[in-house]
Amino acid sequence: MPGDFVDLHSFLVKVMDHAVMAVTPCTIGMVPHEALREITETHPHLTRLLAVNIVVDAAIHRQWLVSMGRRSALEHTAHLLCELLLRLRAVGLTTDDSFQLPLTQAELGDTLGLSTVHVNRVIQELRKEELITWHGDTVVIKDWPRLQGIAEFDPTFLSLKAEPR
Amino acid sequence: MPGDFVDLHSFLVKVMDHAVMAVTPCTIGMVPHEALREITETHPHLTRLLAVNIVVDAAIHRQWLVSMGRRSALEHTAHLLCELLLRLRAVGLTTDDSFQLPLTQAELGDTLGLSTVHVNRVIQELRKEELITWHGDTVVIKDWPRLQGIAEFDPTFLSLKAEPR
DNA sequence: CGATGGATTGAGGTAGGTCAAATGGCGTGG
DNA sequence: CCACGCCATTTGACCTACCTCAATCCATCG
Repeated sequence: MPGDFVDLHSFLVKVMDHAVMAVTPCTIGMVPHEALREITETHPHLTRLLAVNIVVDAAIHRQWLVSMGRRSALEHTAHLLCELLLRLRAVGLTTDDSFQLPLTQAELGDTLGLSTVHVNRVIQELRKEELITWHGDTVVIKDWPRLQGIAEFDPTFLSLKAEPR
Repeated sequence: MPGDFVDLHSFLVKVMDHAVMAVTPCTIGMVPHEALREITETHPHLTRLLAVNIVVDAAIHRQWLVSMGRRSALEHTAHLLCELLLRLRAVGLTTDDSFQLPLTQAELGDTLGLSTVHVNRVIQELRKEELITWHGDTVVIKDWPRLQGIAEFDPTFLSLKAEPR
């Protein structure tokens, strides 16, 4: 997600159990561990904000856990679309209720843990129900309340409002 | 898990999106947010260790995500058993390859996202394959290498070795 | 001894998977 | 401007892991 601080983990745990990759070409900024260490030594408030970042990531992970474990493919997909809309909106990358989703259905399947075939049927269902539109890279959320309802999407977990200092 | 620092999240994000509960009676210690704030102001190293705690939790969440999304019920269950053995061993609560698991099959199903019936069949399979024993609350891992193999369990994510300062 | 809660078993149902083929859009070379 | 090839999307048929429902079994305990 543009603007995200990716993989703060590696600063804290030196043996990684995972990798990170970009789905599209993108520009990245590198922050040396030394700089982070410096921040943790001298800027407690900034340090706490970095920790908030990690905590929110974990909250997102937990939502995904719910999606994988208890939501149907349709609900799971709807949930992801809701999450994407709000997170992209938070960084100014939406126009109204639409955003760019530079993924193939196969790639979407990879992220959702679904087969390409089933992703396709889910998307068709979402379209048939007039919940979304998806042409090329552009997704339009046509019926946010109902999509949110299907996904049982509660945006609390994203902590998009600023936290009190 | 005895000894764990539970829910550091609430210190950093004031609106919780989840609850925390104990599965068994247990003794808990409360750490006032004020004390945590004090630590973050004055003890950078300790602060980083608290952050490591959060990061490891997130790593565990990610493994669960893999389990829910890509592992079969058998593999998922095996993975949980592997995780429990190592985490309990880390706090001295195992004897050899056995530990106490004070859960009913229904509760285990709740945690794994499986029905009671299917949990039962999975457990029977694990027993038939001589991988584990489970009488009352006592689980014995009878064939760790094979269990680990089935689960594709790689303990790296638990970060059980001390991190360099 | 009956009641209770957990474990087990059986039968049938369903969401989503796999395999395989068809369709369609689009960029490239001729 | 066309034909071709490459992908992504779509469709159909069949399969399977896991679910639900409903008994039944079994141990424990008052």
